[in-house]
Amino acid sequence: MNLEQLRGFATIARVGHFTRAAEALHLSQPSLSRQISTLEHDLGTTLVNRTRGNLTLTAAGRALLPLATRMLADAESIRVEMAELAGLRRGRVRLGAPPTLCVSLVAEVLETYRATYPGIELQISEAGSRMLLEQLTGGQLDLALIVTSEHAVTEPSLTHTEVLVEQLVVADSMQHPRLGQGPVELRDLAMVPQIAFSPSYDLRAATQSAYRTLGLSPNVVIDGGEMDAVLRFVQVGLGVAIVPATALVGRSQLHGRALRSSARKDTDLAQPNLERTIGLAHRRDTPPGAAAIAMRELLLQTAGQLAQRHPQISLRS
Amino acid sequence: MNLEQLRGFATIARVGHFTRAAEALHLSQPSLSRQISTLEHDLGTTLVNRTRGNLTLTAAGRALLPLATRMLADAESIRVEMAELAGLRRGRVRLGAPPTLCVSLVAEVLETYRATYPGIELQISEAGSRMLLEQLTGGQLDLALIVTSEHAVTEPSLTHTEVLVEQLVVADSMQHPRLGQGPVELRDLAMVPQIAFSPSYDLRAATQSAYRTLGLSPNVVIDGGEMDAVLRFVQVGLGVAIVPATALVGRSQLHGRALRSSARKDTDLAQPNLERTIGLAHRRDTPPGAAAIAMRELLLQTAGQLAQRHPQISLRS
DNA sequence: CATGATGCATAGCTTACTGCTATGGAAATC
DNA sequence: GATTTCCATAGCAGTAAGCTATGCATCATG
Repeated sequence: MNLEQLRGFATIARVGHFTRAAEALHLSQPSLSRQISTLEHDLGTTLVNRTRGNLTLTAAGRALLPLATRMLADAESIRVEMAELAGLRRGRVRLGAPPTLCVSLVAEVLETYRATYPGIELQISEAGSRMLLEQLTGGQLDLALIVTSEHAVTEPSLTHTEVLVEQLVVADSMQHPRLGQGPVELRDLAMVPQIAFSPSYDLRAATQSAYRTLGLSPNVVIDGGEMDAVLRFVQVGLGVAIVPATALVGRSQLHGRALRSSARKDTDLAQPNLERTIGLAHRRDTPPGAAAIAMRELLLQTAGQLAQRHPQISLRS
Repeated sequence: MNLEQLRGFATIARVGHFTRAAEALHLSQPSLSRQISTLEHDLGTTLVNRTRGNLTLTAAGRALLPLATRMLADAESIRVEMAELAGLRRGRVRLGAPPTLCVSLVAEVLETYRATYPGIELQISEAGSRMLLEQLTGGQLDLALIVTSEHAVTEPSLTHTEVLVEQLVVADSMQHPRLGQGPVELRDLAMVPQIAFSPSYDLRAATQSAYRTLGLSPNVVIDGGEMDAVLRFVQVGLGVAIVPATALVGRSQLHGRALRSSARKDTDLAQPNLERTIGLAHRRDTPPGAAAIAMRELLLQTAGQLAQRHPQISLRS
């Protein structure tokens, strides 16, 4: 018997559905299924009547539920009390991130962080990497996610750790695809209608330089959009866009097709860089507070989960 | 955070000592040490002040203790309530076992079983395998551990599963050793003074037949003893005795030296059998009650642990 | 003052557990 | 009767948690 199993049981009892409960727990259905059957075997009783349509608890299950609920509540109390004693009851974290990361990694992290440390004030600064580094140096930020492959951290008062490497991919619509199966070559992509980002994006510079390296100029049909608008345009089939892999996480209506610079590996031409490295920067001198340390830990952990789930994202640590 | 870690913490808080607490939990000291440091890292606070001599809890530790204790109590309640609903609140198990196993496997199993299901009445029948099989057939036992390598289960109303295979070893005193290092050959052992068991033991027949196979007759100096007496005689140096490996579990003052029948492997002579197989028998017709099933599970589990810890004992499943 | 004993931490390894994907089978729905 | 929905099972991979061996600090002792 362990807390995860009890949490699984309590969730099933609440939603009356294995599959839904698994979703609520961010777990696959078979994992939850086995969690429960392991628990049942361990306790020597069945807990849930699996009748199709509506699950019900057995007598043992009904007896277990209040105890399980209380234990989970106690576990939560422990977390809260310990966090208070560790100085995480109140405080502030100021996190900077480029727009491309705000829609995926940062959104997920903030959701969890808010739930875990509800007393901590959160401030987000969405800007380009150069701007973020300036804000960090000026003390307006505690932590900043930056594109280190574009903007090396040269400022001596700052330091950073690399968090993940993500491929650049071509976002294409599921309903109105512009591309076929398999990886796309940059040279073939140039002719396909493209949606380009606003020049303030690091990503735009990276994309342009990739094309320039191969002596190509893309067929841009819409220019200057922000992330959400661009992805929306792609979705309705106006064209495709080159985006980092994390920007497509959780967008089931878009497909991220792998990007290849050239089919011929024996060419002597310089190959454009089709991936980017994300780092987490902070000041070297000022020791980060407990709230910032917790944020950093959570960012690294969540990045690890992303990398595990998506082949186009990998860890760098 | 998990229940094992909380149990570790609570035990340390109780006994004020890592090493002692580890013993109380049947755990190695490093395992407990890491359990606590993992918990501390997870909760983001130190819980224990490691000052030599007397450990004290930090403020966070003092805050954690009552919650941890309550969760552990709840976990225990769950076990008890589920056991009651599964029909293990009251009942009876009648277990038979040969004397050689009662001192080790059975003792350990009964200790755990009694703690887990205090309402179940336990009856132990200590006898030879033949007698046990009769009692099982006659309905005077629910389960019996028997030496299947000596007494095959031929009775059609019975069935059995093999539990473990154990080597026969030579018990020798630590303080007054009769033997040198390394494995002993049966032929060399014959001259060393021996303590022999009472003829009612299956073991005695097995030992005698092993000697007879090689045309040897041992130098028996004391005859007819029961298990505890024989081991005691060995311990004070009166002689050595051939015993199954399980009989020496937990007896740190005795050493079990491996037994070999012949150094020459090319001999054509039949080799005596220097191991024995232990099986768990029960009636085929009568379905065992919940109490007996729980006993069976626990026996198999404990046998697995024994096999893991002792190279001369191995599983058979 | 050195020397050994004691007690917790660390390192390296192996096993077990828990997550996943792919797939099976039964019941409900069209 | 085909399809869909929903839970169970199988097989695999990565993490976690156990162990032994060893390190390091502190305290007692010759």
